Amino acid sequence: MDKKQRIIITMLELVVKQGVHATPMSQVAREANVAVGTIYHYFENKNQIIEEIYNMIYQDYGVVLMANLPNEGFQKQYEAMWLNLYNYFIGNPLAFQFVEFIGVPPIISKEVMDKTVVHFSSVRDFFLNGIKDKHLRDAPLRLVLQYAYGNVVSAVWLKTKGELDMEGDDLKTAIAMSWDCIKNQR
Amino acid sequence: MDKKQRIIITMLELVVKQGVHATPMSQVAREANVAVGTIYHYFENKNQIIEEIYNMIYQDYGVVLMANLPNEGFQKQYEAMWLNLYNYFIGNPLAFQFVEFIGVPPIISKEVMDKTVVHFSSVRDFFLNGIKDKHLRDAPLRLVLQYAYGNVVSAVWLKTKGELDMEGDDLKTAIAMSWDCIKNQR
DNA sequence: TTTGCTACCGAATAATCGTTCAGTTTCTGA
DNA sequence: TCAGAAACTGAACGATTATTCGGTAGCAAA
Repeated sequence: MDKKQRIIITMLELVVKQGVHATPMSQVAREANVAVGTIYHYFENKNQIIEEIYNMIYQDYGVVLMANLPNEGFQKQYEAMWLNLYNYFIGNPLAFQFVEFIGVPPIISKEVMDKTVVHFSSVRDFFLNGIKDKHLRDAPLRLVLQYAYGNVVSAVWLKTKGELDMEGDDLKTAIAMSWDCIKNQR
Repeated sequence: MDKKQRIIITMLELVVKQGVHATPMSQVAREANVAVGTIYHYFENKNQIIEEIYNMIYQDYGVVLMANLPNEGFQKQYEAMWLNLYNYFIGNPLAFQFVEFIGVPPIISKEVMDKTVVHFSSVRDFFLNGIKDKHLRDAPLRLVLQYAYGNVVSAVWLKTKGELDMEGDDLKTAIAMSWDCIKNQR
């Protein structure tokens, strides 16, 4: 792994453990086995590393969400998306903690955040069609999106904090609850 | 308002705006109109102020949640609790942002967090009975609690970020979605 | 009036921070 | 083989930090 990658990964690890301002460049340099000066060879400043991590994580967010969806059945598709995001977070706990606690203002500027919207257009369309076709309840799109996302986050929390195993039935229930939350209650 | 209160309030304001480590004691002293030394007369160190804020916010959490509940009707009671927490967060945006971003590890230690569990016993019992009496779905208590809480947080987010007005219908829908999420689907 | 205590002050301290830069090593193409 | 570019180094710098501490002001009991 090249030094730039090592710097990014080390910064990510330390930052979710200690917080941005509690993570000195000297420590990043030491644990990444590079000199402090090397960091400034690849990055303008500390904040730029944080922004690069942010962009890296959101890069293929849309792709992750929409991967391997079943061809039909809106509910089945939603459940697959839910699991996609859940598994991504469980498999990348650093990414999860980063977007939850570091990837927010005032650490990340609004300009940097706004750029990520692009990656979510297909997800937006999916939910928009769901509302139009009466698969989903007649609610503001933004509300549906936020609840759906929030439910995944809740589930990931319980799993990562070890409060629930989230195996088998627990996971099935978590998905079912999320679906009942947003589905069209006919 | 006495100086100790002023120090706490000022620290709370600055900390949700800038983050803990980006908020120097000198600034707290200046904006609270006290000397730096005075802060250390009332508090052992910076972290103790943060912990005091944390305890202050969670102190009457249980009380806020259970206030003015209707006498009967499980669903009505839940909706009242939901609104209680929602209104508390909307009315105290500083408290909301604090518990979401500052009131978590590694800033707040696990010992300090664990002490707050006491305030939630009545809430726990409410949900526990809801599951037993089949008002709520047959799911792990922790899962129901986390989803219910997460839904309020999602709604508060949308409101505070100005993405939804959350007046009238929006709010009704948000509560309905949350209820459909946890209710017993017979 | 004296004594002791609490509230309060802010310059001084020691540690630590992000960043710079002069210099060395390594790589690359001619 | 060699020159120029790119990668890399870490001591040094100036700024900022949390905390300390010697001292002042006000008050209440003796």
